[in-house]
Order: sequence, then structure tokens, then C-alpha cells
Amino acid sequence: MDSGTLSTDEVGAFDLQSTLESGQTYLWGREDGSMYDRGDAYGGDAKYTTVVRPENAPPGDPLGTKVGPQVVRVRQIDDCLEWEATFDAETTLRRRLRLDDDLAAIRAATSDDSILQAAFDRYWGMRVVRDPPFETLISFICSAQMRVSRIYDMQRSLADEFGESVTVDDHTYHAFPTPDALASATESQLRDLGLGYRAPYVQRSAEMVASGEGHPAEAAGMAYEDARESLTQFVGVGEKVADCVALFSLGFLQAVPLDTWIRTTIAEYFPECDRGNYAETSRAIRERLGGEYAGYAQTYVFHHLRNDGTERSD
DNA sequence: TAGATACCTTATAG
DNA sequence: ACTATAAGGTATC
Repeated sequence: MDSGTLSTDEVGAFDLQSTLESGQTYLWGREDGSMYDRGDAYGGDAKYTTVVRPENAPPGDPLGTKVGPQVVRVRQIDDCLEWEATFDAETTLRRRLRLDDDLAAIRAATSDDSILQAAFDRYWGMRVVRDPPFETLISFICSAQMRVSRIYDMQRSLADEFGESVTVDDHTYHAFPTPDALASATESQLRDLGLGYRAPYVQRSAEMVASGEGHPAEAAGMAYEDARESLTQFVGVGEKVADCVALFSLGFLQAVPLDTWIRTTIAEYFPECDRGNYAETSRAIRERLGGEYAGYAQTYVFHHLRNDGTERSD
């Protein structure tokens, strides 16, 4: 196993638990098994694991020289991010966790509204993630009308059932399924995993990618609103899910997914931004929150409201 | 083209 | 215990 460390001196403030347990990514698991278990506790120094595929690596990433699924584990001890992996994972971690983002500059470019500043203060160091496009597409197709903890369970079930396995240190992990694997699944098999009406959406969208009809990564080079429109070609993907893929995978930091939480926030704090339809409301709240970094603002507000809004965690 | 409705499943509130 | 409601919406009519 390779290993290494990254400190805040190198990458600025970061908060691993908030980054990985804020409903942005469903590709990591906690070694203690309590991912998204509220109630049980603080995972400040928990160890997180994910399985990555060499074919998802950008040019120059040491990951790209490997064959078959690879494993990365990370934990945060105070100001230090410690990792161990079956390859030299620093490049991958910097990219996937957006460790090169200048958080202070991003915050400075967003609005000074109290709700947003409270979220920044509370979870300072949280990063927007940059997950692989296909994985993100499927995860957020599954997210429709679903709680975060259940979305996570569903992705875990998909991986266990259809993903390639890899064993490290006597522990077996499963990679996220390939487009081929999910395209070959039947609706009935997917319903058995509890996907409900999302089952045919997942199968058909996977089939589109597997057959070459389209790929979510193709939207990366487009102008933001064209990218969002393009992503809705996939079955089960409307404007909201398209924004999630744009933000959490394709690097469109201006994307603000209009979910139930942000809609509540708009009604309460920014009623003038409600323009009656998705596209116009999206533009208004994007300009209001932070323009090119509005998606970062949304991610902080979402996590803050979901974590501290209605429930008492203490 | 805008608006209403059905849709799987499960955790939680009442 | 039992029912109603809502959960990071979308497709269809």
C-alpha cells in the first residue's frame, strides 16, 4: 500500500466528514459502518474508503497505470489528511475532493447573507466533490424523492450486486457498477434492491451510456446551461438532477440544484428569486448567492439546513 | 406550452 | 399498533 499525508498548509482548510457525508457523493463508505448514521456520532477521525477505476483517471494520474479497481482509504486527524491506497493516490484525492480550490476566494466571491455565512462558519473546510460522471448520474437518478441515507444504501446495494469486487487487507470492497453491468440488469432485479420507480430509469440511462448513445462527460465542455439541458437526455434526469451532475461531477460550480431544501430557503430568505419556473429561478438564485461559485454556496446551505435545521443533534 | 397527477419504497410523525 | 406524510423529482398526459 502507498500512503501519504496532505496538510492544511498545502491545501487550505478542509473538513473530510462534511465533504463525504453531506449528500454530494455516495461513493465512499466509513470503515466503522456508520455512514449517514446520525445519532451515532462524530466521525471527525473516521476512516473512509472508496474504490476507483483506472479508466476514470485523467491523463497523468498514477492511477491510470493500474489495472482493475483500486482502493483508497482516507482519514482526517486535526489538520492532516492521511491516506493509504493501492496506488499513489495524491493526484486522485486532490481532484476528487477538490483540494486545490481556494475556499477563501470562493467565500469572498459569494453573498454576505447571514444564512450563507452561518453555513460557511459551521462547516468551514467542506469541499464540493468531483466524482466520475457515470457514477454521479446514476446516484442522482436514484435520489428522486429519497432521503440521503437511503440514497446511500441504494448505491451500496448496486455496488454489492453489480460491481466488481476487490479485496485488500482481508476486506472485500465493491466498485460502482459499470454502464454495461447496469445496462444488463433487469428492471425487476433493480426493483428488488428497493429502487422503486427509479429502477427502469437507471437501467435505461445505463444502456444509453453503454451503447454509446450518450455520456454525461460529454457535457463537460459545454456552456453551463447547455450542459444542464444536455444531461436531461438521460432517462430519470430532469433539471434538478442535471444540476447535481453538473456541480458534483462536471465542475460547474455555478450550478444550484433547486431541491426541496433550497426552495424552502428561497421562499424564506430570497422570495424575490422565485420566478415560477426552474430556469429563471435558477438564474436569479445563482446571481444572488454567488455567480460562478453559487453551487458552493448552495452546498454549504444544504448541509447546514439538513444537519442543523429541523433536528436537534444534541 | 404550462399545469396536474401518478409513481416505488421506507422512515418518521402523529 | 396503525395511518398519513414526506423524502435532494421526473415522466406523462
